[in-house]
Amino acid sequence: MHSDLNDRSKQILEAIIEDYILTAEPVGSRTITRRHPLALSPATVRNVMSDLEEMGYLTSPHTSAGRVPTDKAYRLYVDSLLAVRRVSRSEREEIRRRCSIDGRDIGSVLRDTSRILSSVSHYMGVVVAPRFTAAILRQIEFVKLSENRLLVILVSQTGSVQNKIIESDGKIAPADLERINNYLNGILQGLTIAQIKTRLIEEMQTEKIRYDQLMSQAISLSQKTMGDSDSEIFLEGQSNIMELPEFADIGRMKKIFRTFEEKNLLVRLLERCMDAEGFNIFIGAESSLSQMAGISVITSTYRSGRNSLGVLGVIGPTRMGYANVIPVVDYTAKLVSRLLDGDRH
Amino acid sequence: MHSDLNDRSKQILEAIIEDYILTAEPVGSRTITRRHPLALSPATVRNVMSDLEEMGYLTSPHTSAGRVPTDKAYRLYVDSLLAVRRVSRSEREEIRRRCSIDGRDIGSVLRDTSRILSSVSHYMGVVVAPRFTAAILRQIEFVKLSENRLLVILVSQTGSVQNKIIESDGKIAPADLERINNYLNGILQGLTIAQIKTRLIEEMQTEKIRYDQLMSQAISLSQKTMGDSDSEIFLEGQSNIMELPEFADIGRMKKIFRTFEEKNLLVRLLERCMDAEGFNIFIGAESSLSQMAGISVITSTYRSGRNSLGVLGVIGPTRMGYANVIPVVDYTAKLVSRLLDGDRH
DNA sequence: AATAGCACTCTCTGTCCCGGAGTGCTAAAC
DNA sequence: GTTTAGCACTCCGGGACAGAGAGTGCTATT
Repeated sequence: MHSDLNDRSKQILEAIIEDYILTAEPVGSRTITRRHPLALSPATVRNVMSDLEEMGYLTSPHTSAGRVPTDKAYRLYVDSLLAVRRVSRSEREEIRRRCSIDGRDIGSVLRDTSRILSSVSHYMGVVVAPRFTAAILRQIEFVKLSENRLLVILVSQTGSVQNKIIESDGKIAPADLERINNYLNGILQGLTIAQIKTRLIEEMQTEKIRYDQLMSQAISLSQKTMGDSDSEIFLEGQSNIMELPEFADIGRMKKIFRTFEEKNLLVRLLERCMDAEGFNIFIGAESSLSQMAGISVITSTYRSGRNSLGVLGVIGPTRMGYANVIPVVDYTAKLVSRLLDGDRH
Repeated sequence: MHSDLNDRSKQILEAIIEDYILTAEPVGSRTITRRHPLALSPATVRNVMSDLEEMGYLTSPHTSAGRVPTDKAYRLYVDSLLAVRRVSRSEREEIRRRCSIDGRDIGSVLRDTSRILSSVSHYMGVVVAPRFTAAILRQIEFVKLSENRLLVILVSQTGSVQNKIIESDGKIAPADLERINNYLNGILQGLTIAQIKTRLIEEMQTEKIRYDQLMSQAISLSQKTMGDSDSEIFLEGQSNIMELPEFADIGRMKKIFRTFEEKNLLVRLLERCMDAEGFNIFIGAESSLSQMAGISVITSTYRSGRNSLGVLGVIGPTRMGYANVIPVVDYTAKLVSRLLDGDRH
């Protein structure tokens, strides 16, 4: 679809994009000929640039400034121009070194992953924790906190833990609690949370339950705990993007921070990537969110075996170092997958 | 110690501070006489201001600007000038409405508390979660995740849950895990994590343990899990402070965000407040942290019965609406205390 | 088709100037 | 002796303006 460009135009466009990624300043015809060995005069380049502008790959902020790539240009760039680099040894080592699961909980592993992504890429790192509703239950456990308060702990197969405090009306004897725990583990283990919800409804209608007050209490308690909850999201390295010249404008920055404070917008955007096989790139307003103008997101899913657990990635300006960031995201996703999957080396 | 000021000077200083809090602009002698019913001429006020400057309560950014309160002035203000307002009905209602514990975990309750603090105060809200090492253990539970991976869950009396994944060398049969759980709960329940650490060392030296391989394994496993961990901290509403004119300078803002990204600095600062009975106020560089120049922190502890659990508060510019924020922080702290303490209405 | 030349456009920077707000001092008033 | 009015002075901020620099588009030439 983009093949309406001849080779030379592509080369020039690529040069412009790479220059702009480096400098963040509108690039002019002179600059291109100086910095790239194209064997063309500025005038020629100018003609090509003019064409590219007409086709929507470039814009100029004003008449006598250089030109700036549009989202469309970046899209072409990542789709067909870009030569993805392998992730460098030193990066690989830093990522490995800081990724470990022993003695920590899933949450902090993911948060750290986000930190790593941000510090390696110099943009923002983001990790969306696995949706708990898709998780397979390994264990459920009620713990009595006080007369009218219970704590329920849900453990998933991958080691995610979710806990909730619920207020119970009646008092429950420790022995009964034990029975409830056993009973629920018996019928719920191995199901996903989503399955559990329907299972609880079925269970409630069996004969056994109707006549056993305790069991019915067990069911109703656990129903309380199965409410949806937003996916957790770890967004780190926000100060990194303050370094970028394109966000030096204070108003611009405010808007971005406001956007990212509203986490669930981001969650929704990222969860759209869950189904994609490999990595996924949003460029600027492509995501049909006006707030994302000027911002690109590179994501990849991390998975356990066959099914995706969650999404991680890097958020930066559209003028992002794609060639470096893409492999980093990819590598990190694979590493996290392996980590969560039990690290069977 | 501050009584080296006569009444009139105090009144004028107060007027200046309140004006500055409102406008964020250096206040001049004219402005004061216009906006405050002091029955004094600008010239008189000027003389007083000159004195106040000499005493270190005011500075002027340059010769012909108005004057700006110093940290010392704010200190005097909050210590003796300020008439703390009661928290307004509408604020009280908003806080109550959004504070609930049923069906949630401690973490998200505290995170929300931080959000509430930020949205009510229009500054940043901050909540430090209870130190887990000070918590009393209610239950410890090992769950097997895979051949070489265990999940350990620690539940405190107040309902905080901490979990860690640990890699185990040997394989452990489910029945053995059960025994380990029972054994550990038997000897550790009711102790604080700190006490547990020493207890584990003692236990390791008893006869019984030396000869029971399983129990010794139990001990060594649980020692693995008792490593220190940083207190969690919830900092919300960062975009609020971007609205403030004093942080319109991009460099200034960067520094602040960098400071707060480094969470443990903040934790250390806030934990210093743990021992204080009521609320606590840091003004600017008082905290002996140069990064905190221009920033004030109002904190209060939340507690269960007699002992402090954690700290919460509001972070804003030194030019903060102390009169409104102090009661809000105070009220919120009390509410959270009650909430965590089992809400025995 | 590619290039050199040229006139034109637009931004950015520095300088100058002026008005406004505020101060400090001195002398007069209470 | 305190308070006030008057006045000269200082400093910032904004507007006007000119010149430099970078870049463009067009046209004529190779």
